[in-house]
Amino acid sequence: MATYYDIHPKFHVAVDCIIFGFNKDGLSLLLLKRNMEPFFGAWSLMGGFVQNDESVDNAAKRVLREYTGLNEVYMEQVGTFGAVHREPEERVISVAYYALINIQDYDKKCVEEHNGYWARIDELPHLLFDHEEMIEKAREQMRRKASSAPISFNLLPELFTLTQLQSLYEAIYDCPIDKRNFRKKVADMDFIEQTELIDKKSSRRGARLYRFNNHIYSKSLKFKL
Amino acid sequence: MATYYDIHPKFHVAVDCIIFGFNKDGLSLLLLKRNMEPFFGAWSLMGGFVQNDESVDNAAKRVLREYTGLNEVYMEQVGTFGAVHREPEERVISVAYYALINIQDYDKKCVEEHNGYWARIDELPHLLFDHEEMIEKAREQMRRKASSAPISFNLLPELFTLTQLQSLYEAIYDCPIDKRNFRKKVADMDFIEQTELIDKKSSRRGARLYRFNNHIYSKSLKFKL
DNA sequence: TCAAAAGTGTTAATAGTACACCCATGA
DNA sequence: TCATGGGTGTACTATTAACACTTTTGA
Repeated sequence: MATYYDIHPKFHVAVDCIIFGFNKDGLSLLLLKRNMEPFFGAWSLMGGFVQNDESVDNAAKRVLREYTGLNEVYMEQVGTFGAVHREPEERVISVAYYALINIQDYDKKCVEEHNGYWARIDELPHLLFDHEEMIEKAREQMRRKASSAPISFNLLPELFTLTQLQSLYEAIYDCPIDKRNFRKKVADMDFIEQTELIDKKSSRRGARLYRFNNHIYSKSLKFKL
Repeated sequence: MATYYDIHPKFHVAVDCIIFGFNKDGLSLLLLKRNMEPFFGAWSLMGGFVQNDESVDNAAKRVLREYTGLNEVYMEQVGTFGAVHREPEERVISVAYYALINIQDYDKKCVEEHNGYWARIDELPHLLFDHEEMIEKAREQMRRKASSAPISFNLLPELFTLTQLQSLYEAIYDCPIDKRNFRKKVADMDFIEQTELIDKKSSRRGARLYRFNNHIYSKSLKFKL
């Protein structure tokens, strides 16, 4: 029985994380400027190797935690990249994941120590290996998902204005959205709750703050934005 | 430099294929009743191990060819299943793919030798490991894709009737479709070409045969079914 | 002659799109 | 007082959904 497995080769398996963040300048990705060999100085995604005692999904969670200090982050598997020579020195099969984080809420010291930097998604540097392809695929998958499920709220603080929410969708879809039509749709979704609070920072007049109520959402499940 | 890679564990990496076929009885999957150890007699997907000289995608193509004799098949990666104990005896990380084949067009002898059988998708036997989960994920992904791209034609012969096409979509979406609305939509897609031919087998009256013209499709790219 | 599948249009409801002005406030 | 972002409604268009009868032909 042993030979059934033993005659087959084994491979290093890695995970790479496409970490999305959002602020008034739009979408950004948290990238690594490598401060160690191999590929010292090159830009890459945050990644790591799968270990014996962890599932591939958990490896991705661990890597995200190691680089950002964050737990309980929304993540989705994007796909596996398995070209023979995708890394030049050794064969590594890599599983890509995307993560959506609130850009105000991560361990800045931890990111700094790892040489992590935010890069605006339309101004990315060149990246190692097939990481640009991973990002492209992640972006499309995230866009599709965001249009049919309320995942975008992971990119916002708990309280947000409708202008913020709209500009988030404009960044995700990379196209302008009509303000009145947008607000009409949002008004129909009672899981996007108005609060009593006003945000005074973003404008003179102040803007109503809203909150995503997952409990109400789970009951209704009609989302289309 | 060597240690950068060497300190990390290596894993067996497998591929598993969810092979869809379609005929008048609806969608079916091509499954394996294992005729060798381990797990002799159990039902499973058709799978195999990734080898040193092939990409993961090519391993999936090879496995499909070995079991069905088919080349140039429409395949998509579904995802990677990496739970630590998903196979009881050894750790294997498996990448699932789905394939769409024309059920009239495969090497029957080859399938027979491997102990392959078609099983209707709503009457599947219990399967090894996490293969049922893979199938569920594949089915959803295929459904989504079929609604926005003309992949379904891979499941049909080159010439097909509109009744066949409709019943295919009913099988994919697992819900009935209105005949007149369906045919109206199809009529708007000029890449679904009427031919001069009539199929006399399926009914007394005979039904017009149609064909998918990929060349016309590539120019228009408006598909929504 | 009849069973079995093929073929064919209209109407109502819904969802999506386009579009421009007043409001409140702090500097 | 004015610059800045916040907030609001209506008319048009496109898409989708519902619905039933006639045709052809081989057995």
